[in-house]
Amino acid sequence: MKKDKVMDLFVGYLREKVLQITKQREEIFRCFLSTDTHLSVEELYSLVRKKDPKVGQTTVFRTLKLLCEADIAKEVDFGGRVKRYEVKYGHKHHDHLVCTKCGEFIEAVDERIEELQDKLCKKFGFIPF
Amino acid sequence: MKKDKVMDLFVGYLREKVLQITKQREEIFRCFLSTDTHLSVEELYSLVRKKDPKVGQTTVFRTLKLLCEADIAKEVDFGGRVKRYEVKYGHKHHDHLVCTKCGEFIEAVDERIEELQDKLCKKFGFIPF
DNA sequence: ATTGAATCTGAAATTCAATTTCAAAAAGAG
DNA sequence: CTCTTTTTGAAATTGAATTTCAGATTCAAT
Repeated sequence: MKKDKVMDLFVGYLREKVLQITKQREEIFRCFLSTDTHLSVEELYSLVRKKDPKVGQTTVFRTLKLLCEADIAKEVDFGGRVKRYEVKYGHKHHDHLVCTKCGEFIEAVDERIEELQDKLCKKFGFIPF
Repeated sequence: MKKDKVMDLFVGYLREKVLQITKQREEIFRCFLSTDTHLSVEELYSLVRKKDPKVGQTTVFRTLKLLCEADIAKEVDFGGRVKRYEVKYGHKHHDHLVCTKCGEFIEAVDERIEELQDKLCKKFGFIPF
């Protein structure tokens, strides 16, 4: 199953950075991967709390940061003030269409757009993210 | 000169909404249009203060909102926490390439991407912004 | 197992931009 | 001029992001 691979990636990252694999980090990792929505810290915190009410919001915040560094999560910025995070590992790069009124959004993968975006980035010395 | 047209647009918008054309609003409008950068409220406030130190930040904030409503300004969201505003009137829709490390960015207009974005939006019932 | 050092955690504090509040000032109507 | 409405801006509030710090936990070496 794919989840194990991602877990390996996370474990690998932690080892590389000489960080510990704690039960909090594991739980947060699991909760995060178990959804396919674009969670805010608060929302993920709520999820995690259902599994283990003792975990603090700060730890969720920090773990999410680690997950981003490990390329497992990706920060996505819809118009609002809250940051959201999506699973990056195993997901193609894609765009989001976000309603400026209600925040509703959809994910869209368009090969031709991707290709042009890549070219555009290359042209200006950027790396697509 | 183009600026007059934009001013007309602003004045028209204010009239429509039965709002007054005050010297503060005029000054903020002028300062905003005089730059081609992507200003935050704070930055625009600084500019305005040089012209009239009595203008308050709140008024800048509110006027910027009006300018957005009038389609003269557009909120753009680079990764950071601060909102930025660019001149929308008279500017083609375009994308931004933003460095995730330093925030440096460039504007890029790519006709083919624009076209595909339009199609994508249409396909899902969105209106490009 | 014990100790000592380093890491991790989470409640609370802090930060900082965004937004709201409210009383005073300015503008408009009569 | 007087009354009413709008506008203004200093100050307060909000809310998410981030930092702080003391206590808990883990690790490594005995």
